[in-house]
Amino acid sequence: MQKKLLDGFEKTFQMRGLRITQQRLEIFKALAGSSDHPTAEKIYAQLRSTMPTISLDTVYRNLHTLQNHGLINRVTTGQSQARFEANLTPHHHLICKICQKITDISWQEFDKLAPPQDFNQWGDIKEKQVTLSGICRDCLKDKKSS
Amino acid sequence: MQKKLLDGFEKTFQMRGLRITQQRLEIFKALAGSSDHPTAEKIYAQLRSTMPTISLDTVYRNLHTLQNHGLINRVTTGQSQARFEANLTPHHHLICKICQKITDISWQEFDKLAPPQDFNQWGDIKEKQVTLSGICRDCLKDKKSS
DNA sequence: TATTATATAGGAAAAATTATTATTTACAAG
DNA sequence: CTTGTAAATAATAATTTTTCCTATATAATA
Repeated sequence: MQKKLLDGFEKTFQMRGLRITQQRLEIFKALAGSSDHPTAEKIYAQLRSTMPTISLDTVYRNLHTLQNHGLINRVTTGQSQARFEANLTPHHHLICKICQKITDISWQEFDKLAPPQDFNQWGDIKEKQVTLSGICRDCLKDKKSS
Repeated sequence: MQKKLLDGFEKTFQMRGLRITQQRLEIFKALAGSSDHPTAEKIYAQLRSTMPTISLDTVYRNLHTLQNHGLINRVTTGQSQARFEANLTPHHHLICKICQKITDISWQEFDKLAPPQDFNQWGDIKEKQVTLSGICRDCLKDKKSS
């Protein structure tokens, strides 16, 4: 490992007992520095410019590792391709049915709402999340012009 | 086609201009008669007992056709494999993070809540849906016993 | 620095979905 | 009822998405 001081991500990994590898750091940074909820493939494509030998398997493997350690989330969508985010603060999503763009939103009025008591008999509810879907501005524009 | 009176599903297809094929009917019936939000593969396996020659492609193709006509929904999940439902009445989902079981729930207090006005600048919002996730009763039991 | 367990690359494999094409079927018009 | 035609199907192949395998490399530690 380099002599330089540990940055925030390295500390995060260290605290979890995760080995600090270049690939792992870059994958995590790529996610943390983006707001478009990228796919594994997209992160792979992005990192290849600076790490030409990284493999897609490594991207997938580490996305799962990070997810298992609660450092990133897989977004709940209606597509087959997985989408990820590093934004761990509770929030919600707007998803465009056409271009699949995902936008983070906050909705405090919803956050205050407690799920009905009887849901608890189902089991142990850990998260509550809203997904709003529709057609985004850009896609509405494209529709009109055709 | 048989002489018997059209059943509800056949009428539904006819109204949409969809051809009434045996495969299409069976796929739709399988979905309408289940509450477990099956995968394409599961529907395929189920139908093969009565229609041994049906192909998986036909199942996928018709699931998309039905979805495009608004007769079924693809469920929004965090898995890669697609899950479908024929329950079109507005409702929400409880998803187990372990066994991936999906349970329909209703939450009227949420349904009454209108999304904040400023979400509208994003585009045209068509649906709002809550996904609650956690660990179901059965999986909690399994966890304890290990 | 040497040791050891974990992570990686690269290729192959598996899982999930969609496309291609020849054949069959629904259904409407005669 | 027969026939014509567009649409749907089965079978197979191809893609896409994700995971596995294994030899090598690397991070953490002693």
